[in-house]
Amino acid sequence: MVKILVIDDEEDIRELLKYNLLKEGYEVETAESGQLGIQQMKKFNPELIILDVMMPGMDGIEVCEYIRNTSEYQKTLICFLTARNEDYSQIAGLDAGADDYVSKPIKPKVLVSRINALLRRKGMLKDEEKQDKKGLIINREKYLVEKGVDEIHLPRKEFELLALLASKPDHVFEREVILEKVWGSEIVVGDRTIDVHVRKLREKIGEDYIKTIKGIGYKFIEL
Amino acid sequence: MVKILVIDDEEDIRELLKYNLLKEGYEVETAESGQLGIQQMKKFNPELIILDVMMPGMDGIEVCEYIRNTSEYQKTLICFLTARNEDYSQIAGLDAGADDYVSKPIKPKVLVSRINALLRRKGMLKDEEKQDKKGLIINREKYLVEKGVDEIHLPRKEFELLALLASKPDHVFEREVILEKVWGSEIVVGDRTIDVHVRKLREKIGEDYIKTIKGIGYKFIEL
DNA sequence: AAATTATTTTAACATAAATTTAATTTTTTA
DNA sequence: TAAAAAATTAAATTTATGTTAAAATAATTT
Repeated sequence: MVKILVIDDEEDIRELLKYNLLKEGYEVETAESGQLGIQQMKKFNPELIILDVMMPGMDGIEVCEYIRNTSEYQKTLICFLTARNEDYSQIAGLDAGADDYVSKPIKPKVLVSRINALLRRKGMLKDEEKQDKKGLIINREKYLVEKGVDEIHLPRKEFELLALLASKPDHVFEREVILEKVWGSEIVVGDRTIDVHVRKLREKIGEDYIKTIKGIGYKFIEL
Repeated sequence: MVKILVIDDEEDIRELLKYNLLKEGYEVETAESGQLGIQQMKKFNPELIILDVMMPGMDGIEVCEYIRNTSEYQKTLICFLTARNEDYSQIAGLDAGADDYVSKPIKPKVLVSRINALLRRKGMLKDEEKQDKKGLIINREKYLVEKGVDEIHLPRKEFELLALLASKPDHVFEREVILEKVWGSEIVVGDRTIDVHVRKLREKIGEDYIKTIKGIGYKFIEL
């Protein structure tokens, strides 16, 4: 598992990054200053360090230089966090030996994809490591859903509903469309029927796969 | 790197595709029959398979069905190669679970752009470089607005209002027209309702997209 | 066929989100 | 600078969906 150390003096940023990187399957530790970060690095031995440039005390550039001059950690990847348009820092940072930088304000998705890309570029990511665990496989043959090693058996309506939603991830299916496709155009069922099925599905496959778009319908999202 | 497997019995076609896809930066392997293709798939584990429909022995449809019923490979993308005007195959192919098809004779440029588009659609293509763009994309299918890499979820009225304004950038929509189009002609709501929605929109997408034309209405401007 | 079990639907109520109103302030323009 | 229009805010209201349990079907088993 790839280990990442986040060094930033702002608690909010540390938490934001930690949350998003954990979700992505990385092992994450944080430190709130340059000095503490270096100590932490020696214990934790991360593959990648995300480093705020501007910090009180020892700033990011100094930390970076220290790391680059310490032979055991020379190969550790460093990604800087810079204030927007702080061109000087960007250049100084890359000069000091950073491998990439991301500017604030941080958009989690951007950051995560930059980190992924960096690790991939440097060959530290085996594609399988990123893959497993969460994705669902809809197995129509056996009429069940595979979630990792688990096989979840679903009754017909629930299965059809999930299969429909999952057939186009992120696409919003309107309630009417769902009714038509899963129940058939003639059959008229009460207002709450879909919701109840959604509830059961969420119980069985996990709460986060099916998202409600209020006033419109539902969509399936890949995790 | 995205891996593509080409299954076709004609050597010329295999070479043509391989050459063009390699040039595009994909990792490409080929197989000359359905059976061999399936073996190859298990070893190579491609993200996308380009599959000739008409082949001696196991044809494309059969291969496709096999893949779709093999849970580990369910998510592998499949693009059919069909003879021109072979409407039946197209339908049968998409039915069997193909994600796209391209008809022969093959124009390399068309094929490559279809493949790119398909992979992009399915999110298998890296778009690391598209950071920080200002333009908004109103995505009705997903019922959200894309601003650069951010996805902004909007409730119905806000979405419809934005969609209306953005449908004709720079065009001034009068308050009455907005009411009619977004709220419907009968429904009467108070005077300030639109303003409140505009406020929320500006908060979510940015202050500068919607401009007030006092005494008249609002317009959407592209940034 | 009756009994049992699983699935689907309904119905009643709760909750949360979306929408609207209302009161107030700010901006624009005549 | 006064009047009109729009912005802003929070609170009130409405609506859609969530939730639960029980009732109605349907499918199996005995």
